[in-house]
Amino acid sequence: MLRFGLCCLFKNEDVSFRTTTVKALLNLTRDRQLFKLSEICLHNARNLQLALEAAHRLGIGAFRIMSPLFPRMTHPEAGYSLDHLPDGDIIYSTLETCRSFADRQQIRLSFHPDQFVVLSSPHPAVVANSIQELEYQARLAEAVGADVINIHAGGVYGDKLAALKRFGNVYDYLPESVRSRLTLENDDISYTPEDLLQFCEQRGIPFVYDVHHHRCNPDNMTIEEATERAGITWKVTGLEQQCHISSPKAGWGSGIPRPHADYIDPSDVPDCWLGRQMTVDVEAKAKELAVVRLINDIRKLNTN
DNA sequence: GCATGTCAAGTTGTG
DNA sequence: CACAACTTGACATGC
Repeated sequence: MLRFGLCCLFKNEDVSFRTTTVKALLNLTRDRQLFKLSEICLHNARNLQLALEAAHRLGIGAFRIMSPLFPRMTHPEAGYSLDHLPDGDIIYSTLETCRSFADRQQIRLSFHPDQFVVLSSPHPAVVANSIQELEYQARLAEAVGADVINIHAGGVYGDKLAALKRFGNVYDYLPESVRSRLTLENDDISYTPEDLLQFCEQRGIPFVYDVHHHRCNPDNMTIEEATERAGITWKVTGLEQQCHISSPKAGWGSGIPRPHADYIDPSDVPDCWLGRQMTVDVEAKAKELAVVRLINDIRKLNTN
């Protein structure tokens, strides 16, 4: 059975996430910084709980948690830990509530660090910051019971194999909390499924297959082949396979197909996905409305 | 109050 | 060579 997932935000539900900037924080004394951060983190933890409850009510089976749930946590100057925050205890216990709710209702949780996490970078400082960020997300993932932290392979720097080799060297030294959750996804400019599958197979890294990126940035593999081979990389880790879907805003024919549409055209869902046991993250601007509509569209397809 | 520019971080491709 | 796109809204600032 396909399990459809929502990415980070809601359109119509009363769920919101706050953030702040380093600039704003650095104008404050440390005490006031921590007070402000405590308010924001508590708000976000409570809204994560609201998000999971809303997802459950709507029949959504997976949720991607936005990276800055605890904003600026790893920043060199403004960074902090929950232990430093006045409401740290309540924040921890709220995360625990989220964990048990997601576990009980079978809502699968994941993280997707953004483009600044680059393990293949030739610059040691970039890699060091990336590892810090991954460790932060792994702590969060542990607290709420998320089994996936999904990233892209990063830049090419003129030589894909050399870049992947650097990635591999870093990967070997990642803490277990990160490595046990880290997955790799094909992107829409540089790394195709073909580029990544062998690498993932050799290292036992689950491969997140984004079929939209594959259509934007194709290789010699068919969608069926990529889906199957990706599935095997998950099987060896014992985790449920995860894929991504989105539809192009301007259609496949005209202009750039990359920007995401509000909803998913059900015909963009590969036939070979139907009936498979896996999670499909829905990347669509109409957020939960798009997930709910797609679930209904697929149900109709199955009953016809 | 409301509009608008800004926001930690990287890399690529375009103009 | 500089800058927008990626993806995105909420925050901070200034009127």
